Amino acid sequence: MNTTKIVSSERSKSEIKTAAILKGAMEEFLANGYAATSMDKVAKAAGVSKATVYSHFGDKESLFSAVIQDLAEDKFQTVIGLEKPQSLAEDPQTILSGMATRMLENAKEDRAFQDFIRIIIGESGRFPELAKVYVNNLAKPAIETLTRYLKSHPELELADPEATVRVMMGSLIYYVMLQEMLHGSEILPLESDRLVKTLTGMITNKSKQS
Amino acid sequence: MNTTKIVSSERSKSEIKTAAILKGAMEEFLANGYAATSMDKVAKAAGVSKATVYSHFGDKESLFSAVIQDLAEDKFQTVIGLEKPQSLAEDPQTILSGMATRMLENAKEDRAFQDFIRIIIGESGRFPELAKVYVNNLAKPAIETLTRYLKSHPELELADPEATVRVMMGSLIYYVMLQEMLHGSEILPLESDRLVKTLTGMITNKSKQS
DNA sequence: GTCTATACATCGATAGAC
DNA sequence: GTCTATCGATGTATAGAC
Repeated sequence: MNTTKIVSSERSKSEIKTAAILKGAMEEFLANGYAATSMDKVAKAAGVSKATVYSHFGDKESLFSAVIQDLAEDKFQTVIGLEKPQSLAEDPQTILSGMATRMLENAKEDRAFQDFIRIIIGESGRFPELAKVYVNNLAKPAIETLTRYLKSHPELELADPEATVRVMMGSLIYYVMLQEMLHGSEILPLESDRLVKTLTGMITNKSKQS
Repeated sequence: MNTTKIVSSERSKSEIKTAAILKGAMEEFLANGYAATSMDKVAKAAGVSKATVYSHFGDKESLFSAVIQDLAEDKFQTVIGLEKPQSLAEDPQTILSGMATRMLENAKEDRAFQDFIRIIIGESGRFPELAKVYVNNLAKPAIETLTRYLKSHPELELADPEATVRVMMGSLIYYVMLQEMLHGSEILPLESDRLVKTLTGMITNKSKQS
């Protein structure tokens, strides 16, 4: 009897292997970068043979590209979720401060996110099209969402909301890069609260109050 | 007669080769990253044999470390020079605006600087000590110099000059990363003048004027 | 000191059995 | 579809002649 097709919630053995290869490749590429990751390591991490990796993804560059695409989709969900104002009743200063704090805490604890950024920048010279995947699928939506929020609050009287968003995103991302990714927290310690307070103060023009 | 020692301004053949190896290795590491650069490529770029490279620097990691140290010293000169106020007579708004503009233009045209930042971030996972070379020799002096300048102008009434400097540096560096290194200028164009004007306005609290 | 030649491991990718 | 076995190229590093 069981010659009928499997139900859609099940996965064929091939689909399971594809997912395992993607997962193993993701671990290895994030840990070692592109050039230092061998297809043998990927095969071992995925629990399949090297020939199976090649039959599913063709060559190393295609596999790397698939991994980056996958990661960009995952991280898009995270970043956009972080930008949703938690309460509609509060003033912009509180909303922005909460958003910035959530972004910093998330980026600090999410090592895979740091590794993702590291590899996007590190390989952006040899894989410019993958850098654009990051720009299109992560940076652009994040910037546009935040810009829309700032524009919806004309009481902030911002002369250039687009540029203001760049200041905010740049401050937050470089802070994470310097303190966490480049191990600067021991050399140049700075409480994240001070950055958030200063930044939101500069945007809402309350920086000169204590 | 000519058995006396060479004058100090001359270089022995060995010193010349050392410099050539460093130069060739710099080109290759900046262009390809650590793992994708082979010692054969370095030897060819330097115009020496592979054995000579090994006799001068021991192994690949030591050579890479020497290259990064060298680059950090070079770039230190550049960055500190950019932070010197051009005129002492002008107001902070003009001074800061000029500094930011000079930094952006220099970073935009200096491809070796972009490659240096790319490799520092890209390899910061596997070479944390080289990331600290960047933090100690470039980021820290730049931040401290700028902080000293802001503190010397109490009329700016900044509640937290250290944090303000992080906002400024983060805005500028992430702008260069996104627009130039990650090829975002086609996808998310933004005139650098708008960033500089918005940023300096936020610092001097003049952001709401046209 | 610097070279050519080479040892030995590992790389990306594939052929062929099942 | 997935495996084992293997190809040729290339990797780091070194030995030995000059």
